[in-house]
Amino acid sequence: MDVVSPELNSLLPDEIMDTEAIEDIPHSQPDGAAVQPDQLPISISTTTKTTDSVTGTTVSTSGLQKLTAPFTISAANHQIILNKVASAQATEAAKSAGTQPQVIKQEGQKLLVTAIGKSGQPIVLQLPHTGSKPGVSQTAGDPKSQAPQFKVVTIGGRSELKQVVGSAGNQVTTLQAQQLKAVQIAKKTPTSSAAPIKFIITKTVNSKGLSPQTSVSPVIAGRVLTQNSPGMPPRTITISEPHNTSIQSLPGKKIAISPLKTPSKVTVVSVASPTSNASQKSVALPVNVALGQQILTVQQSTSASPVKVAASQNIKPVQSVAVGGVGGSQFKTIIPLATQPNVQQIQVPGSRFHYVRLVTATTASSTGQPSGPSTTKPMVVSTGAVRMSVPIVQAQTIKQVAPKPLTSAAVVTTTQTQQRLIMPATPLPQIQPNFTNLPPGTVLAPAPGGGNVGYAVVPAQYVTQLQQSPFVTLASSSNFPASTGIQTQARLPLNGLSTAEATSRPRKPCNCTKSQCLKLYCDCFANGEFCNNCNCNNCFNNLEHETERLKAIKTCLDRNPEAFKPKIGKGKEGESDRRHSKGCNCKRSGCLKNYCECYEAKIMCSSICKCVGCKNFEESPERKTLMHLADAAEVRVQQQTAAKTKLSSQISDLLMRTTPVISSGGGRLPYTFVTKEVLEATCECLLEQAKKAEQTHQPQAETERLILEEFGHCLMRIISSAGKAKADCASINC
DNA sequence: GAGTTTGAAACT
DNA sequence: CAGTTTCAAACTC
Repeated sequence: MDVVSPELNSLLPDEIMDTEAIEDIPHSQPDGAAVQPDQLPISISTTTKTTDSVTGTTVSTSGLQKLTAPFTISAANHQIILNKVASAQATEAAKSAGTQPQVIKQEGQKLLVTAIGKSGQPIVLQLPHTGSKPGVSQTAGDPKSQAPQFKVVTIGGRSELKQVVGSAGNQVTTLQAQQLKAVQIAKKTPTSSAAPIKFIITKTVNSKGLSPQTSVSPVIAGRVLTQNSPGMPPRTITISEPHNTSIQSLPGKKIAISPLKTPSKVTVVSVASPTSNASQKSVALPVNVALGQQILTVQQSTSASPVKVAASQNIKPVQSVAVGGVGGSQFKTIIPLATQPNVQQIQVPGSRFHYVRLVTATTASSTGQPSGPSTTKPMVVSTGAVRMSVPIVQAQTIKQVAPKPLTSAAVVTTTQTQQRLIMPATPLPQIQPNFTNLPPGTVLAPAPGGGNVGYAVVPAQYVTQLQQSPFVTLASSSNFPASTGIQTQARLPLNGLSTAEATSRPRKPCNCTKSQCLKLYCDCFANGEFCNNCNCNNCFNNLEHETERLKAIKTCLDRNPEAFKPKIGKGKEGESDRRHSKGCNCKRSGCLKNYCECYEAKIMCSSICKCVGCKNFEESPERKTLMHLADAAEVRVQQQTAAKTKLSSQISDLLMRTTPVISSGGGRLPYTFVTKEVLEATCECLLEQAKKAEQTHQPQAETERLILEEFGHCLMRIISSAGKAKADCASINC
């Protein structure tokens, strides 16, 4: 079983990793037995029943299906539908579909379980009950929470039945007002039975228009019960609160889930598959579900990685990563780190967080393809042999994916190595920091020296810095403006700059000398980036000092949970779209110099600014003057650039026109081939031809023709000689 | 490039 | 929360 280094784990928020939430489920436990009394009323039904008796884990995804309340069940498309209420309608629908729906109803919850695929192993997903948790942003009486909607969980067609049960947690909650965006299980190949199961849980989408700024993100712990062998009790996946009381944690199995406070938050859930011995196991999945969040993605291991039901701790289930985002501006990137073979990075532009966990997998094959529904997030899966929680459909070919701009349909998955995302293997201490507030672009990756199981917070930039070709980029929403892929370091607009600006403009190197680049003084650190090509001294803002960096991040977040959030955000209604979140405090600059963060962001000061002598307002003549000067300067620069470009182009054209070109090779021939001797020889040839014509008494017209013909021959010889000379020169590298 | 100014961040 | 110190960027010369 993989173990995460204690020091790193201690720095990780418990939302990310909670090992206590994982527990084993008794074999004899009846379906739905794992359901907790306070479980969230969510029903999950699988429409198809898998018949794979060998692996029992094969899952094929047929595309995501958006589910609206209550929900519908279609047996034909191998889908698991999560819905708040397991209504009789769903049961009837399942029955009508020819499946064997199971309805689990307990107090405070409604659960519907239907058979998936052909194996007859149901998947039950149980979600925590929302009403019981104090501090929950929404109460049971909240109309918004009354009609939660979830998206469809798609499971590969031929795998065994599995139960996905959302367990109740005392904490959970905002799920009710949210729409479960997608739970998808990757299709599994029938061949392998020992591979772990991957689950991806994404955050729920805030379909209710709830405030994206919801400050608290209750965590819904998840429990996953899986079963492998046919005839065994149904596999159950339970999503429950991190600190489920009745759940025993499975050692070595951990789930990392990011907090989902804001819409841009990302939830990452990795679930280790149960061992083969256990007929039924449950893994608690801390699922962060908050208002304005979207996600619930459960992905099962692909074909190469069959599900392991046994209790052995050596087998690591594939880790899943879910990305959700508000406004749809989210994606994630998974990239193997150069320094860590097992490191895998996931970049979430929406929140710019990265959660990475890699383990060596016995088999490697992951494929991806554009997910059908428009709701599916565009993503790019790299060849890093990473199993990821993206809608992945079996692919027979392995493709090397080059970084490219994310498009809504761009999905490529390749797996060449045997690395997998996994969960922490050891129990992790409760970590308070909320990952949603981590520096933008942060990546959780195995820390140096921590083996392949440690986590390291890696800035998104590091992905670019490492220049790793294999990568995975997921765009959780088509609305995300950047979507430029990993090489452009996609990230949210920073400080009012558009994504294009942020990505196109090279970051200025810092010059920190005393802060070790681990304080917000350092722009690199403040932007969640590693220092790269900076001029800093004693820099700790790198992967080599990940432990210190994590601590620094934690310190900053403790001091200010908003520390790593963009300072330039949307202002009040009626005000400018962009304004400084805290306002400036300028005293001497008049807010017309770059000392002023408002002015630097090219926005005007707002009512929340505490500046003195502010001149950075709409009608300010000084500001207008400065703006005009700046505009004029910019125009001059542009004009100069255009003039240079034009001049260069003209020179190039002139050279092209005046330079002889070899028709055969296409290359230019130097004038030096037409030397004086060549000219004289040519003229002699022409004169000789003229003499011959004269001696033979040729007519004038014929004489001219012969001379011109000879001239042509001369030219051809010149060109031929020049070409040979050029070729000879090239052959000897002259 | 060195020195100064500035304001955010960090600290008390 | 306010005052002070620290820090690095912005600016000036």
